[in-house]
Amino acid sequence: MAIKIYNTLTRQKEEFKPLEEGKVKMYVCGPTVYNYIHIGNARPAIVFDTVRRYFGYRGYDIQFVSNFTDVDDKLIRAAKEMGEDVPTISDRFINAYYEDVSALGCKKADAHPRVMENMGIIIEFIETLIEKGYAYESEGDVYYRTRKFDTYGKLSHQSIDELRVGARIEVGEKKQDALDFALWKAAKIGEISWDSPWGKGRPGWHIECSAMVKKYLGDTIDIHAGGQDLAFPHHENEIAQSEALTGKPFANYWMHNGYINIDNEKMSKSLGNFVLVHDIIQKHDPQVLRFFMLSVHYRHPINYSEELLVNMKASLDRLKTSYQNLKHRKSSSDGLTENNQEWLQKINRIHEEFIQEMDDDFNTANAISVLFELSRQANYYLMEKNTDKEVIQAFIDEFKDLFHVLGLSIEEETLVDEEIEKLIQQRIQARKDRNFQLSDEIRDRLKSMNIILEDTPQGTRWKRG
RNA sequence: GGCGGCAUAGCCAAGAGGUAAGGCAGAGGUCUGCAAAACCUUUACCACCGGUUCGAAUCCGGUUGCCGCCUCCA
Repeated sequence: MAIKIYNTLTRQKEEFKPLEEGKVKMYVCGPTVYNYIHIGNARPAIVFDTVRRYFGYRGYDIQFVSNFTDVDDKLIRAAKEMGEDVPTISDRFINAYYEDVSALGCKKADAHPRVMENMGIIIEFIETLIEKGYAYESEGDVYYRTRKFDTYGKLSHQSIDELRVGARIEVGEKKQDALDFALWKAAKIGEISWDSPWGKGRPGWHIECSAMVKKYLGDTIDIHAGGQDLAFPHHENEIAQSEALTGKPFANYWMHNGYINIDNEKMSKSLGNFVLVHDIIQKHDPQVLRFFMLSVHYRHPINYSEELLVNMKASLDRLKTSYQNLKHRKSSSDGLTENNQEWLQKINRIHEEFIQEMDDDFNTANAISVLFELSRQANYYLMEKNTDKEVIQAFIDEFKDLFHVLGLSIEEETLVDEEIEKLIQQRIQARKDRNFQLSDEIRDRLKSMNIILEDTPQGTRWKRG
């Protein structure tokens, strides 16, 4: 069985075939760092982190690169408004990005290149495009000659002529054609700038990705990913730039995640209807946000609401409780159930199902439903009078394993302070004495401390609410 | 105008020709000192109208409603 990926380029699911056996080169367009990220920015981070983890899990050696846009119009505007310079702002929000995204369970990429640190290769890239006739300088700006690239529009499946009709394209006087886009923008007075053969200026938005992909991963990569809204024009332009330069295919597979909506409208910074990750994780477990994102197929839109997050927490808790109950039961399990093999096989079958769902274009929604099947089977097993350590351990390992692939952690903090421990012991004694009034008082008191007690035939267990 | 997506139970959400997964919430029950957890039972004319087919939520045509891209955007 091979991994299948829905490829935007061909509009169908394709079997994934790497350029080089056992290896994956993947690039994800990262954020423009002029603010804290909102949950719409968090979606590609979470989704493609999961894709990356899964490739690793399936034995691929994956090289994963994601950039930061740390100079552009919005950053320049933000700098003006805040009275700070661009690097100060981008540094600040890059750090904030790492914090937010790691709270959401995303691993750092193998490289997080920044535009400012790659000015040299960007300028070289543009120079070569000019030499090849794909770009031209005009009053300190440099533009890409879109019409010269025959297959322009192949990713978004639009022909150049269709794009022109009704499109609100600025007909800048410096451009030779309305469809041409900027590779280099001349600096206005007081703006941050770099020296170039065309005078002081800064790169256009699309060129950075082309240049950095080439530097960090090579001329052709396996997978290029990003939000759906980047398909046109950003990704289309990247293709035009890179393929014009190298004459080789830029990326074999293009993956695009769907949006987060609020009240059925796209969440975006420009619409102002965004929710910052920074804020949401003050009130909600970041893991729940990740679980929520993964509960929907990555290409489908998600309608966000806090109510849904609360719902998702209950859902995740079912899984975690099941896992905790396994752990609690482990110590009192000692061998001897006749049907160990049967249970181990069941676990194995569930494992296979999980792989099958993830192989099918990273169907995390179905993979999660497999997790619930694991939970159900574990709960059945816990109903048995005699349980075996090996089976319990197999369940525990399976939970850990699958959670880890999805970037979720299943372990709860086990820290109990002395006071809580003492109260639990007191209650156990009270119950022995059949002093249920005291026992219930203690339980209520612990509950107010967010500790929930459960009495089982194997003793009292507790968890955080 | 061009390109594309979506419509499935109270809510969330899979499924893409073979008779509707899963979760949350609700109701009833078993277990429990009482709880909790768990388990059992229970909830769908798959937006509408036609068509193709032995068979359609799934394919085709049409209708309605919503959304996105074509401009910075994840």
